[in-house]
Amino acid sequence: MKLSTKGRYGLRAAIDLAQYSEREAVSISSIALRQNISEGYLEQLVAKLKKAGLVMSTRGAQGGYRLARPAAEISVGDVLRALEGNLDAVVCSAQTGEGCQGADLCVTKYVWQKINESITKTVDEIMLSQLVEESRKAQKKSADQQPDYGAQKCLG
Amino acid sequence: MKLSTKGRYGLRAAIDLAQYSEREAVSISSIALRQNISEGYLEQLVAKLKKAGLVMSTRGAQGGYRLARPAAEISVGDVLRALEGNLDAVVCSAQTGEGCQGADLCVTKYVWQKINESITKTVDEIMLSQLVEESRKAQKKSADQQPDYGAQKCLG
DNA sequence: ACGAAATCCAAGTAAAATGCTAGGAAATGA
DNA sequence: TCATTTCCTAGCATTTTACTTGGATTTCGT
Repeated sequence: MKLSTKGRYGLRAAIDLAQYSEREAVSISSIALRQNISEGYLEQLVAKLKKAGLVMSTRGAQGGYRLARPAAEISVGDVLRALEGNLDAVVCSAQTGEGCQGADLCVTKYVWQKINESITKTVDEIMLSQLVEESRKAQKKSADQQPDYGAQKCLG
Repeated sequence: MKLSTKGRYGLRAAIDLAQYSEREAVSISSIALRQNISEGYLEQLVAKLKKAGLVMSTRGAQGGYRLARPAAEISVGDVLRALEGNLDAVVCSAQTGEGCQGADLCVTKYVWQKINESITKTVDEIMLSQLVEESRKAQKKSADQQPDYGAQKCLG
């Protein structure tokens, strides 16, 4: 019941892109540096975002990635689904159509549906633009106070 | 981001107990039979429920398990947490207290909190008694119609 | 035209988690 | 006493995770 690093790193990468790719393409290496994620691994994550149509790429020198849509039109749900696949905590066979014809008798199905719905609703409501905004605020606030050199990078 | 069989089987076992353990102790083997789960594995799951104080046991012949509280006072969240541990999809190091002092700068934390809250709220609202009730209704309805011999057991 | 900077692509791999199985000790009711 | 049951621990095969490695290809700048 845990979100893997795919989802966690990938969302950070997406937010990073939302923040820095408006003017120019952003390279994997620069994201990796800022976010403190292995380049090779990050490459695979961003590839998933591209495959899902959330980012576009330019090859060659000075190339890199940019969001394919405005950050206000990409939800956290879009990103997490691109990275982790279906977000449903339980995929009941009744939902896939095959088997489980005693679906009427299956009580837990009700529970899984509720859980799935609540997760979906939550992640689809939060847009990347909101998170960028939050991040800007936080950075400003942090800069106003004295800098804390010992601060550890957050891997959330 | 998937619930493991621990949670899925375990919840079915808990519902089974809620349904059948009111009058007498219910053995692992009878639950396993009804729910079509391996006995050995189920034993470990029910042990977790016991450790969490949700069920009580009687050893020896004619022994077995019973719910430790009325089904109306045990939530799906209680059961799933007993089985899967913390249900939080992401445990941010900021929440554990150690490291991550740049928590203000950590935007994703906001997202994980929202997700965790929505899951928690959902599972804590559903009580075992509700599910037993649903199950009774469904069984009655199913019995009224013609029986479908080919029906597969639902593993949800 | 060359070379550095990039994306793109496919495999391999160590470590951890999952989903069990196996075997037996201890308790208890008939 | 003996069948039935919980209790406890260890092992183990498979799958998933979280990377790493090595290269091919594209493109910009000089």
